[in-house]
Amino acid sequence: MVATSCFADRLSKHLPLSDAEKTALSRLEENPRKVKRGAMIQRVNEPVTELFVLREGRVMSFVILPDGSRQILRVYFPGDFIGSASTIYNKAPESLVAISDSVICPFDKHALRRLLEEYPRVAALLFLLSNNERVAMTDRLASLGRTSAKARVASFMLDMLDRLRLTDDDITDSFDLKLTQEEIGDAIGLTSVHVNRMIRQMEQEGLISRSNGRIRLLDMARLEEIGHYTNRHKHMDLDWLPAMS
Amino acid sequence: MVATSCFADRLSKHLPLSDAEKTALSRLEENPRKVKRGAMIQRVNEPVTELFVLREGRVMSFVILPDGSRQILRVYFPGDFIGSASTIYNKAPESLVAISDSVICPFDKHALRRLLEEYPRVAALLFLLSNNERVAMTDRLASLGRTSAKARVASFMLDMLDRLRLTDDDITDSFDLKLTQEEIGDAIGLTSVHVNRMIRQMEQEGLISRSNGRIRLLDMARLEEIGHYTNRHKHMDLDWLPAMS
DNA sequence: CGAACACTTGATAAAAGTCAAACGACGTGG
DNA sequence: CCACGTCGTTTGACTTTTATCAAGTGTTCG
Repeated sequence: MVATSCFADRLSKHLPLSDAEKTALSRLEENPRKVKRGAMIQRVNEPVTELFVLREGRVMSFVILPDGSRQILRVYFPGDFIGSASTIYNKAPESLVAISDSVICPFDKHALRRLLEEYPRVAALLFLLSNNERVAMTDRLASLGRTSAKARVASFMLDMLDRLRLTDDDITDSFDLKLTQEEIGDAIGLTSVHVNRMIRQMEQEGLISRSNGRIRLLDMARLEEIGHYTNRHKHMDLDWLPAMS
Repeated sequence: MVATSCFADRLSKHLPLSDAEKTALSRLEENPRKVKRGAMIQRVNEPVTELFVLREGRVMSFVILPDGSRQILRVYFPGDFIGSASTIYNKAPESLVAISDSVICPFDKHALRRLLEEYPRVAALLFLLSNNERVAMTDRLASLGRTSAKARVASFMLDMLDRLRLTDDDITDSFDLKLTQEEIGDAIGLTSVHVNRMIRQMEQEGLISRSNGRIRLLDMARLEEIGHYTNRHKHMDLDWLPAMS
């Protein structure tokens, strides 16, 4: 029996891992820490040497612009690897805050270095997942740059659903948003007022329904069309990675 | 004497490389290919197994949305590593087109796999540079999501200048744009008409000057302020990477 | 020389932002 | 246990920003 690890579980959805690899990954999660909703995990421009695996809850990364407006860069879910920016920068380029009560597992960046040295296959896998994040980011870029407010809301919701489904097989067409409309707006470049109008409109059109914070996507096909959405988690192909040793 | 390689040169600006590593990297560039301005290098949704190192010229990646509008995802410069998306997807998530006459060095993704297996330090370095790209992308995200048209133009130009300076030490405050105003607009989520108005305004205010396609940044401090720009290439710290073996 | 292409400019329209106010839920302290 | 304050949502009136449409001006290249 090998130690359990949220992160190893996640990675092995893509690629079978050896016991040694699983054990090595589980060592990253040796120091779980609870954080309350709203707690600041990392502050922009402050020195950082730690990375995190998110075990439970929800965390966001964001920056605040000089005029006070906020851009949420990414919302993280359980099993996600957070703070890879600290591998290149001594000072955090972005802040991290818990959106809901969460459990994070901090580890030193030197632990990551040792892992990459000793397990090249894990290194390659992390490289690939980092590329996957890059593609997710380009999708958001196209969304912000070239699509309407309604399209952005639609694709944002589809993306959340698909990412939650990665780790939770029970989820089919509904999920807890756990984000205020202002937070949604800050993620997709809109004001909370306008997000509200769009959500409301989509509800009236029968695209979604809501009941205390829980969102149900009623017509996914049409939502995908409206949001120009493509699921980037399906169709991944990691076959070319080194075979298990 | 070790074979020269555009890519190795670029990487060694961050980290001294061993001769073996340089040789291995240079093998990625064994098949240089010339492409003309406008040539399609990769078409979205078509099967891909190749990656590229860009040796000369300029290449862009982009997607076309169903309504016909285009979002340019990234502009690549000499020394850049292109198409890492093909490491995870069999079908290209984005198109690649040469913006100016260029020289690209295609190599098979299996060659990359072997490299990652044999040179863990190079693998770690690629992982880091991929994180660097991710941060660059988040900056653009904040730019598109939360800043004005003028700010976007300003930060776009500063970013181009800083990236060109990475490989060309001669550049100080001016560079050849080699992009139409429509292309700039497609990169930062504006129409060509509005890009024109902003550039024109910035010229009148003495922030920039132009002479046949060449842009000179006259007041960088103020441009940085207007664009909320931070240079992400300075201040990188790769000290924690495995020592040279 | 002419066609294609990029740039420029003006008039008008649409999308999203701002401001303001009211409502409801929720939690906390008196 | 209720009153009150805080926070998030909802709605309306109005403003600003940016897009759209259209036409004219170079410039380059075959």
